[in-house]
Amino acid sequence: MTKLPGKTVERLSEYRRTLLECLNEKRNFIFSHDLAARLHITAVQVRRDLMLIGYSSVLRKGYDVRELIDIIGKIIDSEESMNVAIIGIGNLGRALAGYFKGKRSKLNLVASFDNDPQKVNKVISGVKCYPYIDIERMIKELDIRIAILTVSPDFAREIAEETVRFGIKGILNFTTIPLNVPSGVYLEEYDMITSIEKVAYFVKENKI
Amino acid sequence: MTKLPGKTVERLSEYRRTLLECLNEKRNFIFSHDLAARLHITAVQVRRDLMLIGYSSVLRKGYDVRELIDIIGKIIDSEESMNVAIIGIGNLGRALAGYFKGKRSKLNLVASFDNDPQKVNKVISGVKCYPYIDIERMIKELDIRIAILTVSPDFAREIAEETVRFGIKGILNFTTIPLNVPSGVYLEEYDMITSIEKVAYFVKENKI
DNA sequence: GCACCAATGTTAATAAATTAACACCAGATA
DNA sequence: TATCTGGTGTTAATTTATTAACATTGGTGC
Repeated sequence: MTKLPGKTVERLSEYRRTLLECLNEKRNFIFSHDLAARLHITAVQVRRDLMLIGYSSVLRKGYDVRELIDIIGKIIDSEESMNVAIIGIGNLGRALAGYFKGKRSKLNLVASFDNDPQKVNKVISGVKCYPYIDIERMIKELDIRIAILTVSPDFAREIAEETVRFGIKGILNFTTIPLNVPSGVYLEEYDMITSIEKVAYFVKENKI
Repeated sequence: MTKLPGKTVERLSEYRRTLLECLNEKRNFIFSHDLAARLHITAVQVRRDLMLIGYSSVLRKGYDVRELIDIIGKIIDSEESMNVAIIGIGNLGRALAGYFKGKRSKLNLVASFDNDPQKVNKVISGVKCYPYIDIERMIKELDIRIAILTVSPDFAREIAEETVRFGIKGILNFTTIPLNVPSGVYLEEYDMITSIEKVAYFVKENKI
């Protein structure tokens, strides 16, 4: 399978979660336009994405929810599970840790890192917190592949660079500092302030 | 000024913050390629965005940092400041509240809402927390325009609908529940789980 | 002064993402 | 059975976003 566009991958993740909700509601089949409506996109978009992953339903009575969940998993999940660490376990870090709790998923949160003596060596939000000095050792010992970066901006660049040196293959950067990573490492950045300012801009413009 | 593309607005927000850093470093002028490099985009992108907002520097010695900060403010900020509330003041809510602290900005965080008795009527992360029952009253009393939604998924839809009914003009939705808003209300959604799964996907693909 | 350089603003080209159009088919209906 | 309906998969068209190309211009060094 050739690499999918990022946007499609994002939507696949959303499809899957919507489909899981369907299962909860005992819906076993769903039409493309239903799925689309729940996510506020178009049915064509859904069908096109499914085309890209080579899925097609045999029936004309909508997609088999269970089957589709399975297929999406085969596409976006890795074979064996992948280990994740949260670096900087402040409010944002804990919020993110919460998302992992009780999720049967191919993504395991296996460690957090922080230098706050209140936190070090304690279990926080279900995961043990190590000091930064242990980053190298723990990345290797626990085979951590993905780092979620929620440290204060002052350390962001330095720590990101370290994690990469010690073998991290993907970074999800929530700090306000744009990072630089070597090729072979995947970087995704999200900046909350930008989102807020964007909302403010469009609110202003709508009003005018 | 005709409405700018969302992507450009996002970048303008990032430009401004980068420029503010420049001021800290006592840099008073900056070339398009320097600004671009800091954000890991191309110089053309920067120049094109500035073209869209109708800015052009007189000098050939880079942009005047202060002036550009000003211009961007004129474009993306509203004339008078705009009031914001955080709905659901858990870990994520508190993280977001932190971003407002000590920021001189046209965006004022003026309230938070939550039903947890531990939180109600207390000041949390610098802002007073009201119970959900007060949403209507406080939106009107404090002229709140933007809601940042960080409640548990179970209430998301219901509360969002309420805020809109009571006059909110923009929602930044961090819950996993996709929302529906009437036209005239601007909605921006961000889903952290999707981001994590996206990173995992590309890490997996890079390895293969 | 003038040839050159480096950076800009803008138009044109390319690439990416979304949407429209449509042929096809299983099942329902008469 | 023949016809219609509603949903699908796919190609083509459109829109949006990014990148390339280039003419222009203030400053610099001779």
